Amino acid sequence: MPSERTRRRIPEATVARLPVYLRILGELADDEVESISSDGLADLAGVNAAKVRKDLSFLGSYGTRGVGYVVAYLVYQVRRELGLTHDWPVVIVGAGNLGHALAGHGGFSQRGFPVAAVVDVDPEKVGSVLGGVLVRHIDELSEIVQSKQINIGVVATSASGAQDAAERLVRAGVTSILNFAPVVLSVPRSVEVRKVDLAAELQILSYYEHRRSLAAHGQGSSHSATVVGLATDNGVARRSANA
Amino acid sequence: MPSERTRRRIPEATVARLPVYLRILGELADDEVESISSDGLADLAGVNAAKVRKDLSFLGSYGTRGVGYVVAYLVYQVRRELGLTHDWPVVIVGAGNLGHALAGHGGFSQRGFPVAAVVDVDPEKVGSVLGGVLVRHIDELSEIVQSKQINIGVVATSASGAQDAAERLVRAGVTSILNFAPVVLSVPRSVEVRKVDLAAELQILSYYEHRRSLAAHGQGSSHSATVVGLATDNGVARRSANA
DNA sequence: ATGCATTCGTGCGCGCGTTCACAAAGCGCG
DNA sequence: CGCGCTTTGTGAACGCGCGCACGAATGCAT
Ligand SMILES: NC(=O)c1ccc[n+]([C@@H]2O[C@H](COP(=O)([O-])OP(=O)(O)OC[C@H]3O[C@@H](n4cnc5c(N)ncnc54)[C@H](O)[C@@H]3O)[C@@H](O)[C@H]2O)c1
Ligand SMILES: NC(=O)c1ccc[n+]([C@@H]2O[C@H](COP(=O)([O-])OP(=O)(O)OC[C@H]3O[C@@H](n4cnc5c(N)ncnc54)[C@H](O)[C@@H]3O)[C@@H](O)[C@H]2O)c1
Repeated sequence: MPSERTRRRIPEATVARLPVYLRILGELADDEVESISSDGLADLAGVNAAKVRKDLSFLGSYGTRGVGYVVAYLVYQVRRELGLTHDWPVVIVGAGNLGHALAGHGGFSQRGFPVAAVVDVDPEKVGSVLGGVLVRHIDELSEIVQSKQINIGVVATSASGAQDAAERLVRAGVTSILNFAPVVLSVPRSVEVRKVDLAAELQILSYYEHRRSLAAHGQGSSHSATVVGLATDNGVARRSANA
Repeated sequence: MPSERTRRRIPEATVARLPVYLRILGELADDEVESISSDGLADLAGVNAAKVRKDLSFLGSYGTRGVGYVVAYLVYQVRRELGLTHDWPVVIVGAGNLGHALAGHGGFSQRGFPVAAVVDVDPEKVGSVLGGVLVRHIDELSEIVQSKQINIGVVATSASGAQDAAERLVRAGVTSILNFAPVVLSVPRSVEVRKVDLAAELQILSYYEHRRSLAAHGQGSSHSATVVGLATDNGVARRSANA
């Protein structure tokens, strides 16, 4: 079996789903489920079964026809592909409201992303302890990133400080950034940025709410007008897993 | 001019970008910039200019050839399309770490999403005040949602409580949910759900970091191997706006 | 008034991602 | 040992969204 000849690129959309599969597989493993079909996994993940199979096929042929996927083995393969064979320490920039919640959240280290450091520009914040981590001054960022081998930075500053924070992270050697500030960061192309914009998410929901209310008393369609009571027509996800 | 005949559906990808445009347009308005070209807006939003024009064209023809878009007018149109002509009160379920940060965050009311209520199942949490809002017991959810005309709910409970929280929200009459728990919520198709999964975001970054490290010493490509120092080759976003 | 520069609006081709559908492959039972 | 049942892996069709490229419209200078 050739274990290490695979250097195909995985579609972005698939990469974005792998963490979802991984989490579900982890839960199955905890429940001592030994194998799972693409159908079962699709149900639990709320996606199409063919998509699951195609997604997983990018990693290799790790299923068994007529049976399904061995959970433990698949967990290993997905983790390997995502680069989760070792921890990725992260540094949080901005010890405000959000930085506090993030640092205090155990889920990160649990999933392989220990908060190795928190920095802030405000001398008032420096010296306090968030989630067991001492807040240090942002001027020490480079030293911290270098010595702790940090590749991933989290921007949790105010909007006005975000670009500065990003530039400092890049200068310190960070190559991936998760940005919570409602700002489009300008960084070298070689740096990967992902953003989480809560206000934008709410506005997207607002769009659909608005649209719904237009449809309700407007002209066009149709049935399902003012069904506010609970309609239990689940489209997805009744639990199922073959043992 | 026909103002209200437009019932075309806007592509999901476009809807997701409108909030970004809106934020930038708001900043331009604050800076008293009166008009902006698709090129300028594209720069600031970090996207292609044609995309900006196409996105905006779904709202109608609100630009002026040879000139650009009048900022104030465009703000109005985007807000109208997103349903932001009135506030959308939200209820937060889960008064933990995250619920605390969310409730204490002024940015939401500022953008039209006032935190009208916070509820929790834990009697210990009930009665405390988060961001000026009294935490109430989740059993009061229906009454709260009805009386305050709430359509949008935020799930900020532990993973184990998320499905229960979602079901209670739906039963109370909420039709849009923003979910922070790492769980695939099962709700009626008529309910719109968006999720924010921080661990997944980090894992996606991990994938690209991992890939990068493989490329660096592996076989394939190429230049840009271990360029850790800052390369100032910004692909995007030098400020520009025509006045 | 005419021409020139600018910028919008959009038709069109292309590439990516989703989904269907089916052949290949393994399992278990008789 | 073969047959039928199950489920994977993937070829192929489809649809959506992206971005180029260009015509149309507008403003401004002369
Ligand atoms: N709190 C939330 O729940 C929430 C929700 C959505 C979005 N956000 C966004 O997350 C960001 C942080 O929110 P918050 O509530 O924590 O804000 P905050 O004001 O409480 O904290 C910001 C922190 O960043 C620090 N800071 C500012 N500029 C800096 C810089 N250049 N370098 C280093 N540190 C710097 C400040 O000293 C402060 O401690 C904001 O952009 C906000 O829009 C927060
Ligand atoms: N804190 C963070 O920065 C952070 C980051 C990423 C993701 N998350 C996710 O957000 C969620 C909340 O995180 P947290 O740190 O606030 O957790 P937490 O444990 O501090 O708070 C959870 C709260 O939800 C309440 N709760 C539980 N079940 C409930 C139910 N059925 N109905 C109503 N309330 C219920 C609990 O009483 C508790 O107060 C978790 O799923 C976590 O994975 C949090």
